[in-house]
Amino acid sequence: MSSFSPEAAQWFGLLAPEHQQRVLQDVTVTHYGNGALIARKGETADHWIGVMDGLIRISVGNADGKVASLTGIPVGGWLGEGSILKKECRKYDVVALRDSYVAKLPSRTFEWLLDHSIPFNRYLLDMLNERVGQFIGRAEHDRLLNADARVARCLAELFNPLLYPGLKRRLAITQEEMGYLARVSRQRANQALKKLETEKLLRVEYGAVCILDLEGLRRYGADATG
Amino acid sequence: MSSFSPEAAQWFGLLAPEHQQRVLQDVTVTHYGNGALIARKGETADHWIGVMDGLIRISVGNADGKVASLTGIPVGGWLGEGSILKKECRKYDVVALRDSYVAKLPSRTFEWLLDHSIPFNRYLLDMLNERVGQFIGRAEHDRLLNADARVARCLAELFNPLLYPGLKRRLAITQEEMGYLARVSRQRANQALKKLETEKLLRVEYGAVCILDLEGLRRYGADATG
DNA sequence: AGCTAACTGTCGTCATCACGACATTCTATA
DNA sequence: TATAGAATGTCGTGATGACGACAGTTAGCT
Repeated sequence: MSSFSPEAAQWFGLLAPEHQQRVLQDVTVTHYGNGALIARKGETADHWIGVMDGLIRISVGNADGKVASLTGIPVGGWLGEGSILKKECRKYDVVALRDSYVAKLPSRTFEWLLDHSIPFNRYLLDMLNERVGQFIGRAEHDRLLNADARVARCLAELFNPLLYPGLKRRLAITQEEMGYLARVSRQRANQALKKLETEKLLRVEYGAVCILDLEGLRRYGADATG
Repeated sequence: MSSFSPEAAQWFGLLAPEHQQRVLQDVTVTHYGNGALIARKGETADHWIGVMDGLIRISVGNADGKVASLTGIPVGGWLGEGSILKKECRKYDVVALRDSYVAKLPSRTFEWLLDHSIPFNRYLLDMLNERVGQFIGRAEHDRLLNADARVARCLAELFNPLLYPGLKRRLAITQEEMGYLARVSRQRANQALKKLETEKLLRVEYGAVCILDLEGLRRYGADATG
């Protein structure tokens, strides 16, 4: 996946041939090592960013050195349109959680597509709508669910088929990162993962989790599952 | 405000005259008393909903009877497009937090506007983008900030000038509702409001808060404000 | 003015989880 | 296969806030 792959860019298939051609001309793919900064808070937003391979996170730190991961983005996910649409600086850091290949589409091309391609507009509208749903859902989890359930839902989110089509069942992610994503400490994330494992919803591996029952994770905590 | 008022529907001014006319024909305004259910989770989404006067909330309960407010929507706010776009049932309850006048635009008209008005498309794209930003911000607060700061930011959110233009400085809302919105107990919300009052960011009134320093609330907790 | 329902202020108790510490296990690489 | 670095498992302690309870306050209604 060291070059642009249309499978990891669902929208590409919707474009007219001449629009596709311009994208192919303008897009670049860069490799980032584990922990590398892909975009930094405060920079000007000059690219739309897509994950060709690997896993990245959107995060932010506060003055105390505390870090919050806002969401993880696996293969097939695209991000950063918010800052481009608003013509403002990046509001969050984008970090590679492991070796990743990242596509970058210049914002000029992005805006050109907006102005010329109706399917692209519609795709973006649906994507944003899906994302609103995702983050509303997250606010819901954060308020109603305990730590175990938050970890479960958080994992389920990463497998959103609309935002990230065709993701594999096995996800390489450390328990510490899971903690950042689910708003729990690493130690608590560890407990939660083990509990979910005993319930046969997933399998814990070294540096990874293997999803066994996605629907079960998605529903976790909806009834009185303790 | 017992009839449709364009001031509480920013998008209306962007439409072409013939599009405006259809909206005026199809829109209806209904009064809801304090605590009344405007839309229920699970119903089919047949209207786009706008707040002409009052304050409503989007919320959801879980099996334990716990309630989470996901966001409050003041005058000028429009909501419910998510379910219409996805053609799915409502995922949340919509409740009046006090006497409110609510406009309803049939989803057929909404879709007709989507298909015929480019300015309407662009408005919706920007609105969704703004909402994504709002909820990402909320996830950020939920993770990084303590209870005092969450209450502060939550109030600031309600005064988002893009989503809810022209809102007054005084907001009628109980401390219990503030608690639901900011993910704290009523008691803790009470503490937080009093703390913010001593810092001259707002004034606490009976059944209401009066914003004195919006920018201060927005920044609250960014530095080591304890 | 008096009454009622709603809202606010405050206390004590209890549950949850964060966080530091440290041993253990695993993987990659020389 | 020896070793270093990373990730995981599991303590104990302490901070935070939820929650019930109840008294005090306020607005609206008659």
